[in-house]
Amino acid sequence: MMKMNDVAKLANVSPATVSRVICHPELVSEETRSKVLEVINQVNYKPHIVARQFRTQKTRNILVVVPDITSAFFSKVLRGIEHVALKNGYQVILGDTENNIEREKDYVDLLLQKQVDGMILLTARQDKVRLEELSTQFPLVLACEYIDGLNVPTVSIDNVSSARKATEHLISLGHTKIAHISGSINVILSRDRLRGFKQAMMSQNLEVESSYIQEGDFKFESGYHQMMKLLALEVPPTAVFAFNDEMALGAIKAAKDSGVNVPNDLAVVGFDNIKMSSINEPSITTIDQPKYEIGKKAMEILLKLINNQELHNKKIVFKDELIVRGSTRKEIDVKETLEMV
Amino acid sequence: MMKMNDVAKLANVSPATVSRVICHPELVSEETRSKVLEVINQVNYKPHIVARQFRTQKTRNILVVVPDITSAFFSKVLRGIEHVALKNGYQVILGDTENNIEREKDYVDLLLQKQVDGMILLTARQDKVRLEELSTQFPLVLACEYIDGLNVPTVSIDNVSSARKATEHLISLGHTKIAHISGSINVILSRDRLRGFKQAMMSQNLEVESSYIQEGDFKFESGYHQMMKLLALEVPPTAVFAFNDEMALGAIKAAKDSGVNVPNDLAVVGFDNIKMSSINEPSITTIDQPKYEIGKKAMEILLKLINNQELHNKKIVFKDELIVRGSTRKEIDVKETLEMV
DNA sequence: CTGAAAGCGCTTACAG
DNA sequence: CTGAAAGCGCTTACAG
Repeated sequence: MMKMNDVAKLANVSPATVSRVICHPELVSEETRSKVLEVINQVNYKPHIVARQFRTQKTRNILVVVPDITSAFFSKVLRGIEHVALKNGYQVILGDTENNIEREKDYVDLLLQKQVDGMILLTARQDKVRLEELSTQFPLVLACEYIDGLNVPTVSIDNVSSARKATEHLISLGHTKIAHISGSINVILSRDRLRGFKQAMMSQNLEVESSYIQEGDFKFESGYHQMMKLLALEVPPTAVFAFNDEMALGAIKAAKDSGVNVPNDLAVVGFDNIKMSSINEPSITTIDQPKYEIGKKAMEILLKLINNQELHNKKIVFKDELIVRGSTRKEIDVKETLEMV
Repeated sequence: MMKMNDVAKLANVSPATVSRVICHPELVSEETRSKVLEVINQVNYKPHIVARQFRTQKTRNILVVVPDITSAFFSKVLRGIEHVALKNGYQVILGDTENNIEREKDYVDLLLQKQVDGMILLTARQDKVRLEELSTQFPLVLACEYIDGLNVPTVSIDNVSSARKATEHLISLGHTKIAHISGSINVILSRDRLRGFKQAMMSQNLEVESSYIQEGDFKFESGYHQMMKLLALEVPPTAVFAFNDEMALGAIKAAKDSGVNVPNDLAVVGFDNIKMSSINEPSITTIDQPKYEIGKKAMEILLKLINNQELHNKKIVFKDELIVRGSTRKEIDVKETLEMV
């Protein structure tokens, strides 16, 4: 395999000059440069990137830790990160934790071992103190998930108020028996959306019955099972707010399998506005998060941290939007217009 | 930041011994080892992995090039790869091409630049000669997609026969006016499934009308639009075989929006058996691919290539399975049993 | 079982 | 504008 030294010899220059042609061409005379480039092309020389990484102590890799790579939500966020990374010459290393906190911790070691220049966490379930310490030493950004009172750059929406908005929508339709299928309750996002739910209920003096709160695990199947439980109650709810669209999808399936009509017998609100929420029949009322933009912004902030640029704002809170669709709209338009790009 | 040399001094040994404690502990005496480990823990020393990569000329990174990270199909394949990689101490670097052939080519450079020890391509749309050459120099595996007559290890199903099977299912239901929504026709998979479709039609002496073949681009939206075109024909088809479930989902939505009942007026078959195909109403008849196993096997083969182990079989062809569901089953079970894990 | 020394392939501060 | 030289932090063949 051709090395820089070999190229240098062929071009009758020093390795330093070859390096400059590749990394700082403006420092080399036009003549030398084209001579060297010709040799590079001729022998198809590719610099040994690991050697460069080692020499410069920069990898141009960043790590993104995702709780679930198969989720439609996170893959959109990833896209945003990816685009900004690529445009700035960074590779994305993907760490999929599959919602396992130990694996989340393991990935952090990649930072300590200098395998990556920075890290974006889309899941923040580990020790707060450790993360805070880490972020004083390394470029680190949280996105989507966050930790209360943590002094680390964070990009997200306001989950409490979004959940409140979703619940208020159900209340405004006249529902009083409203249930919530939460996410895993050890995750802050789940607690925040649950809090928003309770706030909306309480401010209308509506009872929050404990059997109306069922803990899911973000997945379709748990949405299905928890909805089945809710429907089996002596007094089943007439409306349900699910932590995310995937569980809302499961809840709707459970209703159908139980002969319960959505939205007439049961109104359902989801969260995230994944593509399936508009495709499903009925389409699902949901909270739209700017997934791509969250990813984009998180990467932009990470770049600033890596380049030691000043951060004007440590917490970025994006706006979300309630999108009302068939799962809460009693007058169903059979020919609902297809929502597509 | 603590270096190996610092640890060595603190433990009163040479750096070589510290290195051995970390990489080959069996070569070090029990006493020395525990002394060194104590220091390592005390100062929380983490080896500089890039230095190690540089020294050993092995990165323990592998690259997976995916055509679309947001696809439910590919993320399952990724999981299989990931699990085997992790178990063997490899990190996965993700290259998302977004179906762009130039980006596919760019990712290949990571191999030439020695940033990764090997590569799994889930998309193979670039120059055959180049790939073949590459695979003689570097560990390289194709999975899902492949190239005809290419002498590179490949893991996939037999797409021609699967497509034939899917089409024969429609024929066996009495359909004669059968359409096909293909994938992008510059991709071999699309051509293979189209070929299987034609084979099934011709062997039954059924006409393959050119207007019955519509080229999509793998996405929901194109399934929708192409189905709309098919339904607008003077003699619309009574059945359609879509390249994948995502487009089948789009086709079904188009039928619904046009007041065409699935499966009574239009039977639909998809491909891949993504989760949504069982959730959708009607659930979708499809070809199940062993997604996770394909990923797993591809990574196992890559490991063999990396370790210079012998390969018994360059082409692995997995079995697929036709799963008959509501989109082709006229007697609809309202209480269809939910298929879940 | 342990240490001294070489070297992986680049980049860059320094000198000219 | 260009070159000689140092050095990034490890691992391993060699010697003892």
